[in-house]
Amino acid sequence: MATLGELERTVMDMLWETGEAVTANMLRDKLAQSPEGPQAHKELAVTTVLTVLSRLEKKGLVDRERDTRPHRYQAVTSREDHTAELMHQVLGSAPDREAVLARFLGTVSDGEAATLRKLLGRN
Amino acid sequence: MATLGELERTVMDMLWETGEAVTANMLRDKLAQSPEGPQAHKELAVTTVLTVLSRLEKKGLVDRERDTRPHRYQAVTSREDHTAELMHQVLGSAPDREAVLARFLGTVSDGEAATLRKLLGRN
DNA sequence: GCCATGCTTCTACGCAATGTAGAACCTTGG
DNA sequence: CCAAGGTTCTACATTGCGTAGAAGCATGGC
Repeated sequence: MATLGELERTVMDMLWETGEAVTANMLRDKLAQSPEGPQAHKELAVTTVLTVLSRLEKKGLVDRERDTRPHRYQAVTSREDHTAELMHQVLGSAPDREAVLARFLGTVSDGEAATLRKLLGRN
Repeated sequence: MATLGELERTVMDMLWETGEAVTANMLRDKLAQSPEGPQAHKELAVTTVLTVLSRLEKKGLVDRERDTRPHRYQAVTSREDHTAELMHQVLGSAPDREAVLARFLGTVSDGEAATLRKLLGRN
């Protein structure tokens, strides 16, 4: 399933940020230079990054180009799709889905509610 | 945070089912007699149940009455509130919330969409 | 008042996931 | 054909969870 560790999440965030397929070394550098984030994973060994990428690949979150020599990695889905999928999973585990949705609406901002109204309107 | 183990989740489900404040022994019995569920945790020691309840209490999901002699335990929030809160947390971690919501709408059923429309109706 | 009996808390162990990385293996440009 | 860089293997520490025995504690009955 989809419970990620701290470093795994950070790596996914970087992959989502760049969008491009990147090498492990590029990722290592990005991690080292990430500006004072809440995480601050600095100076990791490349093998560490590779291990994490392999695990993310096994989880189906990352796609790897095996035919280029430094392999290149990228996220399989967009961050939005991934998050929406997660929300769907959380909701799916509930017996009373509509009640959950009702509670959930209380937590979204007015602007988001408006967006939802718009999206639901035309259909 | 809110990632529960299998047994922890089962215990929470029972607490949500009953609604009442129950003792560890009652829970142990309920777990033993739970009918062929997908989980089937049977014949657990009471101390196991107590350990799990303590951990759930530490996580803020369970409330314990310490002044009754067999302590009594109950869920702090309803299952619906908990699930909605989880969804909120998942959504909150995204930079582009509205895009996530848009994707999310694609995963709900027609009936649920109708419910959402109704709930969002006039505000 | 004292104690058995039933609760609760402490401590502990095994297993799986995750962070982390060295060692060994492989591939290709020069 | 070999050095240099890239990849895979193996490994270890930490933490969370399932599981429970052992030890500590309180109270009803004698």
